[in-house]
This record gives sequence, structure tokens and C-alpha cells, in this order.
Amino acid sequence: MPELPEVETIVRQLQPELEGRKIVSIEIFDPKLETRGISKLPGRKILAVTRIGKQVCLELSGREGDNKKLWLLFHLRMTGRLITGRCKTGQNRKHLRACILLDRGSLLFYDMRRFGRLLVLGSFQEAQPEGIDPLSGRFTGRKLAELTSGSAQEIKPWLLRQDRLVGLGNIYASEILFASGIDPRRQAGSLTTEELRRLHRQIRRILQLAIGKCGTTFSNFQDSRGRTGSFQRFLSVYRKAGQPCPRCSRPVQWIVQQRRSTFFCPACQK
DNA sequence: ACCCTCCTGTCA
DNA sequence: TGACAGGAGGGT
Repeated sequence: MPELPEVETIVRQLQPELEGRKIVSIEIFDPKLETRGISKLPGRKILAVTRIGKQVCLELSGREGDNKKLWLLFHLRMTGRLITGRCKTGQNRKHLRACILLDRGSLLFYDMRRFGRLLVLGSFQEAQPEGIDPLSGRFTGRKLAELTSGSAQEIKPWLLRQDRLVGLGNIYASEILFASGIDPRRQAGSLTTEELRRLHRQIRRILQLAIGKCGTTFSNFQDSRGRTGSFQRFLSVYRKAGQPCPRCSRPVQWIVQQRRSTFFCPACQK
């Protein structure tokens, strides 16, 4: 499910449940998952749960005989979910890829499409992405201008790449461009100072708004422990092809850019 | 800067 | 049956 607001939501929910807990053992059910380093996890305490870009990061204490801290990262990709509960058996293991048994309860990693990853790192530095987090102080209007400068790439696909800004995905890229009044097909480097100012402001505004609503949830099923966002009720254009634009009432248009859907209003977005 | 692919599921 | 799905890494 996750773009930045969804991952932030997951992290906030996991914090009170995981911080202070101790890892007892870890079981991997998907042979495709990276298992390097997982033998070093048992016996460590979860010191903090944080978001790094679109990844969920568990900061782990040292353990007996090994004083060095570790960082356990989950990248949820398209369908990954992290849920606390009890480790399942038999039929209930459908889509369950890993189970981390804690001193109280378990952390379950589900992932229907199996694109998700988990990673054990030995330094905080390694966990840092190259892109800037758009909610951090490092992300200024000037920085956005710097990053887009000279780029011939269309602005919507540009927003999706993670090597400059981390955290935006397909939903929020469309929503942000609508809120900014910018046509998704515009070349990133062609945006005026005024347009960049609007884009910068709307990136932060839409992400904050979505976090306030606990993100967007499209799945029809939700479990009691899992997250249920409500931002889908506030979407202006995403997956609203043919429906009236909330500003001008003309139909929302659906196009494909680099094999990914984009939704926008040709009248409001120039 | 683009295309494909990695997976599994749902919907028209 | 084919298109599409909240992502991104690898190859060209």
C-alpha cells in the first residue's frame, strides 16, 4: 500500500507496540526473501521505529557478546504489510512472508505480490537513501528548483523517482500536480519559479494532509490491527477518470506515462 | 531516459 | 483473456 504517508502511518502505529520489545526469533516463509543477517537479530531490543523514505526501520540494540547496534529495514513495495499479532499456522499463513517473534507478541510481514524486501544493516549510514525526504528541513523551494533544473523528463515520472526526492508514489504524484495546477506532461526543467514554488508547497501540504488522514486505503478488506486510511475520500483525481474535476467539473483525464497511470484535469493543469 | 520485469490478485 | 494495481532495480 505504501507511499510516504502510508509508511508514516504504519510507523506511528508500530512505535508504541514495538519499542522496548525484544526479538526472540525470526522465521522466514518466503524463500525469495533476503535472509542475510537475520541470525544476528534474536536477543536484541527494538530501540526505535522510524520511517526512512518509504521504508520502515527498526533500530536494534546490541546483544550479549555483540555490542554493535543493527538496523532492520522493511521495504513494503506494492503490497507489503506489517502487522502485530500472533504468529500464524496452516491456512492463516497465506501471504505471510516472515514472522518476528517478540518477548510479547509478534511482528508479521505479509506481502501478496512478494516485491517487498527486508534488510539487516550494520550502520545507520547504510540505511540512508540518496534522495531527500520532502518533509525534512532539507527540502526547500530552492532545492526543488536545483533538482529539477535541466531535466527533460516529464514532471510526473520525475516525481516518482526516489533518487532525488524519497517518498512520493503514484497516488500523491497525481494529487500534488493537480493541487499545483501543473500538467503532468510538462518537462521538469521547464517549470517556472512560480510553478516550482506551488509544487514545493503542495508536495508538503498534500503529504501532511494525507498523514493526518492516516493515508489512503484501497483494499476492501481491513483487519483490526491493520491501518485504515481515509485519505481516499479526499482524492481529487487519482482513479477518477471521467469523473468531474472538483474545481471546474470537466472530466478527469487518464493517461499512461512510463507504463503507469496518471490522472489530471487538462483544463486546470497547465 | 525509457522499457521490462519481478509477483499475485481482481475486475471488465 | 487482458489490463491494471500504492514500487523500483537492472539493462539498454
